[in-house]
Amino acid sequence: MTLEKPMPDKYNPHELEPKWQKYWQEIGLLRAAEGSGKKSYILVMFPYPSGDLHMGHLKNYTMGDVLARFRTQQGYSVLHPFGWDAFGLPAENAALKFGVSPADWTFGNIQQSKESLALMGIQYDWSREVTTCTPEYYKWNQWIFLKMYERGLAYRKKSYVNWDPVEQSVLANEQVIDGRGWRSGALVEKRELEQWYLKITDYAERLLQDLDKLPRWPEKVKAMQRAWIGKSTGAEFDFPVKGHEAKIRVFSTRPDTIFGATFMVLAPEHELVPTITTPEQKEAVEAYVAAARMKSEVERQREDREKTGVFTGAYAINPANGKEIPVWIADYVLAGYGTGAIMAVPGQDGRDWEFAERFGLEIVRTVEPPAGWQGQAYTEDGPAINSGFLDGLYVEEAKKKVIAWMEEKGIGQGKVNYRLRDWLISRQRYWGTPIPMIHCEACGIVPVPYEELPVVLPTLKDVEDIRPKGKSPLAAHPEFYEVDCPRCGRAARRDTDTMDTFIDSSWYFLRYTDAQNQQLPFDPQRANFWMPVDQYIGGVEHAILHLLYSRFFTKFLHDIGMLEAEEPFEGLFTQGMVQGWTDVGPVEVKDDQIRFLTPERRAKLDLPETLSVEEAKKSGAELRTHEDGSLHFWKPATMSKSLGNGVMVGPFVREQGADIARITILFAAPPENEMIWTEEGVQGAWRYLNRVWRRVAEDRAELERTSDRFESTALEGADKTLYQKLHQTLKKVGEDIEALRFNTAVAALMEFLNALYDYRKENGVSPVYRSAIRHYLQMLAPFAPHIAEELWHWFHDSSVFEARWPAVDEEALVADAFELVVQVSGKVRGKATVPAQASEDEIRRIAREIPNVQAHLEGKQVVKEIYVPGKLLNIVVKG
RNA sequence: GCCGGGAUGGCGGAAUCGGUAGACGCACUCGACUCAAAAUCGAGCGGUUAGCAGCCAUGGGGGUUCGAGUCCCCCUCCCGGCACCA
Repeated sequence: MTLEKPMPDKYNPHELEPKWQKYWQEIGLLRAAEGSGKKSYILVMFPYPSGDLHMGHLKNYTMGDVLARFRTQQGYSVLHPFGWDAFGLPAENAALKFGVSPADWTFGNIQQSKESLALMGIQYDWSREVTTCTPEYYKWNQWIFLKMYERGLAYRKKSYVNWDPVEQSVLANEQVIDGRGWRSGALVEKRELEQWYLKITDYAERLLQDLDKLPRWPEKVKAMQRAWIGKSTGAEFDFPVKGHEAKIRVFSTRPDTIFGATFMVLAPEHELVPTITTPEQKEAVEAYVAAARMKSEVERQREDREKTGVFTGAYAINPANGKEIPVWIADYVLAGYGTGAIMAVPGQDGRDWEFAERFGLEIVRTVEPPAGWQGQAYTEDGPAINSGFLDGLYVEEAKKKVIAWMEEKGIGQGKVNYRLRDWLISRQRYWGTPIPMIHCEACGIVPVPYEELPVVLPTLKDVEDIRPKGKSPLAAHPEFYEVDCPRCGRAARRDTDTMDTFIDSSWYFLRYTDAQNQQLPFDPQRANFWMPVDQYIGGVEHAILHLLYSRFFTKFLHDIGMLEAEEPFEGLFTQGMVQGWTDVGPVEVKDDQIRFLTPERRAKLDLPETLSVEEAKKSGAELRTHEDGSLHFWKPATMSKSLGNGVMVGPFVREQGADIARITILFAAPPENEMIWTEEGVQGAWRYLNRVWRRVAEDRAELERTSDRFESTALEGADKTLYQKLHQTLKKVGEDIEALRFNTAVAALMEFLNALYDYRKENGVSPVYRSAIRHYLQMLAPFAPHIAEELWHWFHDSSVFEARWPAVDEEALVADAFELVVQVSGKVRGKATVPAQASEDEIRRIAREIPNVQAHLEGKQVVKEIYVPGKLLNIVVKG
């Protein structure tokens, strides 16, 4: 198709697309302006600037662009901004690899990415572009950090932290997945370090509660956040240790089972371990503690983890019944959660049961299991037994009573615990925001005064200077860290760590509302106009990290009076990935078994070394013969640079066209599903847009001559049908876009195009037809803006996006006839077209005239009839 | 194990206030146009049937209902997340 000569009036995307892209720049389409009317803030997750983009990157941006254009047509003030999450490791790694500075590398990539976006016709308000690695942006990271410090929400703490040996830096809990660094994949080690934390735990309850105020968030994401926050309600109370002053404090969600606490378990790191361990047990305990410390997170979380532990020799007193119970240490109790110590109730807890069995400890049931209970620990509800004053009470009642008893006796109280930990934000890396703090020997920690912000990240001349060495690279640069103490004036030292780059993305959506502000991160008034974000679109991989941190920052900024909104994102949409056909490598087939000849891609895609032809087929894979005669294994896989299966934006748009790419993406599958980019899908999009083009181009002259004025109530026949279908489509497309059902919106457009062809075949160009074409272009515009703008300009002088989205004529939707479905005993036996105003009696008569219905009524007795007006008649028979 | 989401033609998917299952597209088949091909246009396209009628059909089993892809119960499988959090 690319070989054809361009003819006048032939759909030629390469010619018309650049023209309209330039035009939109000129007219300032999607330049955001605060107004007085309704607003719409459409946001896509900003990317790490990685250079050339492929269709996988472009899916969200295309979706956001459709929405932003649609809202513009509807007359909203629209904010559709873009920016770059530009700090972080890839820039450092690239610098080390190619010897360019991280800044040059980053800005080079930004330039390339921008070109891809422009080629797709995606319109942003570039005057609000945000790049997080610029001092103009990260100055405000430092400002917010100081505000948090003032409120006691930023603090320094020495603790065992997650150390990523590849990144040579610490990580936050959220960035450790299955015991590995989220980016490097390296096994995380534990190191005791003093670091900066943000007190997100102060917001745990609000972060949890307010999830209920987000109906337009996916249930999946809310569930993940709830689990991460991990609220549990119970009690915290003390067990005295025999022969010691010290008491062991425990947290339990089941204080009602206290009578069944037959032993206690401390985490190996628990501070009382050295104190209470008896001389006889000292050696064993110390060996166990040392071993536990050596174990990596992954080893401790192994699936088949068998319970291990050591007796300390000490005994505690169960405050409920005065029994002496042994105190053990074991690594199934975590130091970082609750108090790092538990009362073990094997009768009601599976883990404690397992431990008790293994070490021969006593088991006492305190909740009566149902009759015939064969299991081990019983964790469900039931009446209390062996529990003194709690006997007979069910779990909830028993909890209340025992907590009251504890409070009265002064040994404990009700308590809520969260799994969420404070956010560790120090990083020992170069390419990030310097932490605006000064360490003074005399004054201690002194914040950099606001007027001295930003603390500028120095440009390091030698690439070797930025190589991670286990300490911040900035610590090797006295010209950076040597500073006078702002308080006492004596020589002091700057903090040389940088901030976690997730700080940058925790508030960037606020900077867009006022990107040029020199006095503040943003002007509250402007932010209040735009916030909250009406529709946020991005990948589900940020369900916890970025989305939780952003909610935290928003709440904090609300609390200090910067913002009315308490939640940043009103609507959240997590889009599915784009897959491309991928050559996994050469294979040989023997006895129906496929064996891979090269391991790299097979391993990357998690495929087994051999699989049967049938299994391969089932999984959607194909075997293709290459030119050299070898057999290769192909399957769809998420587009990525490393697999080389990405369809690159630049070449595709230059060869085929942006609108074709957009329709391909939007129509192929529901946006939340993964989609497979195929040549056939592209063909379909091309065919569709050509059909649109021809429908308008073939009648161009006549359409130009025809007025589209007509009296809608006076229409008849084909005109009336077309008019009705138009308004049905308008309604459907509008609703579908708002619900982000782009695939069905495009389907409705295709359907209506078929109707336009049908009409035109039988009828001439009429006012109704002309009006339908005009509205068709308006509906097409958000999806395929270039072709729509081109065809629109054949009949109009201004942009299609300046024309208001047409109102649905509700009266036109009311048909004057409908197709009656006639069922006999619930099965469809016939259909008839009947006038809308037909009475029920008439309907019954008409239904009985249908021969096939008669046949099915023959010799049967009518029991009852159900009539659904405008739809169906069901005649129920007996015999 | 727990939590969230799914299972509909050869394929992507429509249809969920219970009311014609398979919109729209892809692939495929036949026909028209053409010297020919591409493009385009027309017809067909769940199974069974020569075709109609009929019957079967939305992962499986049961139920509610005049009527179930849609609601309820049980089960299987798939995807995603969490996983010794007391």
